[in-house]
Amino acid sequence: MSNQTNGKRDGTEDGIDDGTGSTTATLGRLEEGSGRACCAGSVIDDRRPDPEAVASEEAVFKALANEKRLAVVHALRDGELCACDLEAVLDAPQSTVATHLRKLRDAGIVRTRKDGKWTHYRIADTASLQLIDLAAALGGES
Amino acid sequence: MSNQTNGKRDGTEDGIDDGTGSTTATLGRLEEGSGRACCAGSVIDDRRPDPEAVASEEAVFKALANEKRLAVVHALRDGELCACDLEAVLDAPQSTVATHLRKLRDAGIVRTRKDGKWTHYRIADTASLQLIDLAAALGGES
DNA sequence: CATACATATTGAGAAAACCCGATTTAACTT
DNA sequence: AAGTTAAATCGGGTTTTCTCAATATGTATG
Repeated sequence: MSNQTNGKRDGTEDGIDDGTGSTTATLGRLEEGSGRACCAGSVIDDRRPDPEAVASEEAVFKALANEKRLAVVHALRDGELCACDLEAVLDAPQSTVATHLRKLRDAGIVRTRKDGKWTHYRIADTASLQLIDLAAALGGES
Repeated sequence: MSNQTNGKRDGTEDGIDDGTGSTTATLGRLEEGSGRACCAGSVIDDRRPDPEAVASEEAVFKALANEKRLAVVHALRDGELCACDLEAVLDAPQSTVATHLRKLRDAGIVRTRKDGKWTHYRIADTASLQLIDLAAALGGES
């Protein structure tokens, strides 16, 4: 399901050879001397992404690229929980849990509410739940 | 924008104290002796997520939790590119690029097409692009 | 104010991820 | 077959992240 805008050309598809190699390359460009080359073009400059955008995406992905932190987000799906509850969910020492929670907070994934001596955590934005759902869909199809 | 299903109660919102701590906790449960407790309940078991689901999500997030690999995915947004093109995009040594590409491939984010002596990479599923867009939205609001 | 409890922070050892030169594999060219 | 080019893999040193005991902070309660 879901094919790309990539106009697929000749060549083998992930290792399966269909022996019809003949069309002129569009993405690759021809060269002077012998044979052709696929690259060495300056198409590249256009394709180089905005570093700032990449950095901010990277921060989000890093925050979620961890078993324990993902478990936290899952646990918070249907409502907030206090730190000690999350400690039980993760079954890890207090300092470990606190560290993960801080990372999620720093990344803007969760928000806190202080109630007396304890702290409740909740999902900051439903978008992070969508994000996880998408990842699950992507992960469970390979 | 976008509030959760979390019924917010008394307490302070992310550090701003409004000194009205008095209502009975709903998520927390009362205890025998002195004072109340928020946790120590077995609500926890229900909240513990499926380890397999978490693992597969983690794999996807790990694959994208890297500047270079994100740059690759961005570069492939509007069509496939060969490995040497991506080498130019990333401006990194060949072996480094090849390693990143393998990780993306292992994670099912990209697919390859072999054309003679060179290899073209493309996005495997548009869902990964949506994923990145969502991450960008999440990252750019904190 | 001493004590108990919940959470946060720190620091250091262990593990994982990253980087990249060197080598290997594979496919084309002559 | 020898030479060339593209790409993948290997080996290791470097950097980052993870983990968690110890300690600190902050808040209630006797």
